[in-house]
Amino acid sequence: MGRTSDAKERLMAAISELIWTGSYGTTTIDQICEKAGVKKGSFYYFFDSKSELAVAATEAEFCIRRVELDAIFSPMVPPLERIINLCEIGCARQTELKTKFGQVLGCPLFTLGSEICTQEKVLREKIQEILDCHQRYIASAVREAHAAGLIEAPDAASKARMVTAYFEGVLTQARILNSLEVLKEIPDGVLSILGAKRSGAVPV
Amino acid sequence: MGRTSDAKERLMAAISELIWTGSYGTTTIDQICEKAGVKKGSFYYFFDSKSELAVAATEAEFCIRRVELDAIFSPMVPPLERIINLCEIGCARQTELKTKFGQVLGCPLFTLGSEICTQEKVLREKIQEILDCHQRYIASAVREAHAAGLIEAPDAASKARMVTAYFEGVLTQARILNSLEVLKEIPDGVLSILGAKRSGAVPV
DNA sequence: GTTTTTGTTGACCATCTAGTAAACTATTAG
DNA sequence: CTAATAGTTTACTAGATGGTCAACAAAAAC
Repeated sequence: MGRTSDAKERLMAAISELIWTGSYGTTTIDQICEKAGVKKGSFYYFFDSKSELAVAATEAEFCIRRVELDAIFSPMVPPLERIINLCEIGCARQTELKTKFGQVLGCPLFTLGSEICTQEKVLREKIQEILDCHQRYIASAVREAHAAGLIEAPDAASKARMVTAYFEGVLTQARILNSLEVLKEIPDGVLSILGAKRSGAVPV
Repeated sequence: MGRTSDAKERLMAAISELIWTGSYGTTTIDQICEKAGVKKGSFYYFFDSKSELAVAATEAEFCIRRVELDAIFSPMVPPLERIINLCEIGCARQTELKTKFGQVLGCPLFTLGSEICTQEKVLREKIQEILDCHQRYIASAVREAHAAGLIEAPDAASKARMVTAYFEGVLTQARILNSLEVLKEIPDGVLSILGAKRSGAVPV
């Protein structure tokens, strides 16, 4: 078996944080290596390029995320609550990030996707795939909410796209403004897109 | 008066296009100069850095944009129509861009802002200022629509933020997916956020 | 027409960056 | 113990990139 190592994982964690707190274009391989405590020779032992590492890191993060999404979108939870919980958890995370980094960082996928989509084909496709997966979670909740008569949404996929666009839009606003303030309106906004009456008592 | 030149303008046009079709981080001063047909010495005669040029270019583009916004948000146009027209014109522009560059490019401010906001303070503030200005246009239309009884929106600024977040979110989705498809739902989405009944006959 | 102002050019430098290669080290299989 | 495997390290190269400077060119002021 030879020697073992977690350098691969450290490199993935390093690039993720550097991209999120900064940008893809300005993070260099040297920076990634320094942050990961890995020498450049080892970098090239594991990966061929920055973009290949970015794809691997994006995929790895989504594996973790998926578990979380399955919990949030558990069929045990009423459908509209699932979506609201997704929002609440997202907002809470942004609050932590602001404390940790002094910056609201928004959605890593959306920010990265928007930056690299004209330049990095493989990474773009990976991000498209993951964003689409998120939308399918939301669409299923919308479909159930519609079936339960909670909302009027015959085209669940369309509603899911709208909710996603809005949610990601607010997260990006928050990143650009570095402000948690705008996030507070998210539940209201989402419910108005869904055409649900804003019950003051959505359990969280 | 000495010699005159439009090199400054060519540099601003060049950086704008390079950033929009690519990204801020990966466009180099050499590229900008080549595209503008300007030698690097001249670049540094006019600007101190890439970020200073980017700020100047962003500001210059907004001056042009402002004229257009004043027309779209003319008090002569019914308030909800103003907002819908803004969307329609934005969508039409994306269609042109897709033809010209083979790519949906989304909103240059939002894309750039999201990329650089943790790294370029001055540029970030310029973008914040311009985005805020856009929101004020929308808020004024929302306020009038509310006053006219067309919608129920006592907090116009909040509704304007929601509409902006949604609109920008969809534009970014379209950029990431390189698809005009998602843009079609914008009027529906905006009207449902505003709580207006989607009249099949919104004049364009 | 000569001086000043404004803009242009090309050559140059230091540094950063991606990428390579060969020697070295640790772990396991036999 | 000794191979083989898996990973690490250091030093290196080539080229890109940001940035400077002094000489040059065009227009306008006098």
